[in-house]
Amino acid sequence: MTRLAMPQKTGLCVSSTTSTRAFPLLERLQTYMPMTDDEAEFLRGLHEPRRKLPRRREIIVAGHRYDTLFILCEGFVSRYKVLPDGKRQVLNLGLPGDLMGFPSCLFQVAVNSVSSLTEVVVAPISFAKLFGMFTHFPRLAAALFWSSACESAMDGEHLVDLGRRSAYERLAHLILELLVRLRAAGLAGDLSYMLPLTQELIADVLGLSGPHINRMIRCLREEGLVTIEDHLVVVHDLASLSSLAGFEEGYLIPRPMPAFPSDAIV
Amino acid sequence: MTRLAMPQKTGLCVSSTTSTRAFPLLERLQTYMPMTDDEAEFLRGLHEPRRKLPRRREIIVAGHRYDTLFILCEGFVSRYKVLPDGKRQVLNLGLPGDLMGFPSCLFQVAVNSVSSLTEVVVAPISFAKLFGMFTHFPRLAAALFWSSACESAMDGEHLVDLGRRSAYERLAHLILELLVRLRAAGLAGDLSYMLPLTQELIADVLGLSGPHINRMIRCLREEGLVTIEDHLVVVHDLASLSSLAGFEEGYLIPRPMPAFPSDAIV
DNA sequence: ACTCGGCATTAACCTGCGTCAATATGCCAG
DNA sequence: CTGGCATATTGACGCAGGTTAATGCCGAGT
Repeated sequence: MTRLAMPQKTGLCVSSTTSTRAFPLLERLQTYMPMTDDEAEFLRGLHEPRRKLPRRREIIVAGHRYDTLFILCEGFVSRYKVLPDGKRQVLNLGLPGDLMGFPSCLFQVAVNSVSSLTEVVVAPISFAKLFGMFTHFPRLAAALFWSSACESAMDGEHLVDLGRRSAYERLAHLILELLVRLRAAGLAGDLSYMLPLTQELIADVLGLSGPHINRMIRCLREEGLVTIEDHLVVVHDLASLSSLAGFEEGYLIPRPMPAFPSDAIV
Repeated sequence: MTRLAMPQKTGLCVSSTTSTRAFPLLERLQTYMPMTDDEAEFLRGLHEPRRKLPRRREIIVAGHRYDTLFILCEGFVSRYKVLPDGKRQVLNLGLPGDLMGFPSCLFQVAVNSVSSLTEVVVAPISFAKLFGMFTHFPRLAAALFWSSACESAMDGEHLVDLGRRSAYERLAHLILELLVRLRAAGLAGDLSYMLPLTQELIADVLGLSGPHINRMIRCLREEGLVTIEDHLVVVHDLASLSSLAGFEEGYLIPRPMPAFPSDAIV
């Protein structure tokens, strides 16, 4: 059984993971509302300076104090919490364009940890800059608010996963959510993407054990729904997978922001 | 076994559920930052007009469209999602002072439902008003942002509950979280509070089954940690309960907002 | 007084998933 | 080339918690 990277198996379009969008937060917020030149310029400025960090580095450590958030410009991260007995729960996966450190850093001491899953590029944003944005670019602040609705909605679906879906359904749901999110980030083909997660980590996302994830992956393969090989996820039967998972992508796409009032409405 | 309301069993201070704080959102945000008169006045204005709704009324129905959020002035609500097979997962419990409709209503069509658990008083806030706030009261917008960090952190703990804690631990953790939140809302005594939830609903919060919640409640009683009778929750051994649950209340209290820059910091 | 419907409680039984352990595989450091 | 480490894979076994159903209590409606 070949173990090669298997680039174009069936003509699948697998975008490179290093697809470098220079200003991912700008692109993200532009999907919610049109943006003036000033606003765009400000957002571009937030992406500097950038820091490159290696794989598996702790970026935010629960229990420490931070005065910045981070834009994740490139790469994947996970936000998680570790319990006293060593069990770990991943709260969400951060993809390029995501703002990290929310809500972890807004407490006396970070309540969650964040680690890089791949090599990443991040751009820190001080709280001072963040509040400057509320003062000088209220529409951007509102867009950020809007964007965070999307993250909360993802947390909500995640809760439904852990609380009420079977292991099989959870895995299917995760695969589909990542397909949609990565496509939006330009990091997935129509039905496939690179997923730099170990099975152990997937288990920690889904509140399951490593061995059981392995069983479920095999199951998906035997049913002809999905194959995962060398971190390449390929969806073979989107319809069946979606109905099995109870997946509806509405929660990933907030409605466009309403027109912004420039005058007082009090 | 008496079934009376049992008001002052052991001199416990059980605040009445109808403790009427006139402007709960104002009080909430004031805990994050000092407020000018203008700001306070604006926030008070958001609490009008108010609507009273009976127990068990659907306030937001998933799949419908809404153009407002709501301040929950009095009473309890639950935000939840129902799966096609009828299973239900409660995403969070709304207490007086909470802003509801976030994130549910920011999508084309509400992604979650919200129902009243008691008689409630709510004050709708149109998106127009909300955006007016971003324009005219940026500090309030920032405070709202700050406050939503707290909600996200609660979702995070909830995820840890469902993913990595046993049924017993989950129940203990929920009881403690509610104790702290209700105390902050002036609705709990030192070690007790009224909790108008059926066991079935607690099960749906914790991703468990009704009968199993019942077993765990009995277990807590037999261990002398907590009694729940006629919706009155009494914590008898706070220390043991906390350590059992792995409860740390840090995630419920965001740090005070940093000083707000009145000048450009770009 | 009688019934009905909601809720708490409990028991009997079953299963999905965790735990533990063994084996395999590729990768990196020396 | 070699040993060590991380990860994937699989099996055996047990248990936490789900499911179903029966019982009982209470409050509301008639």
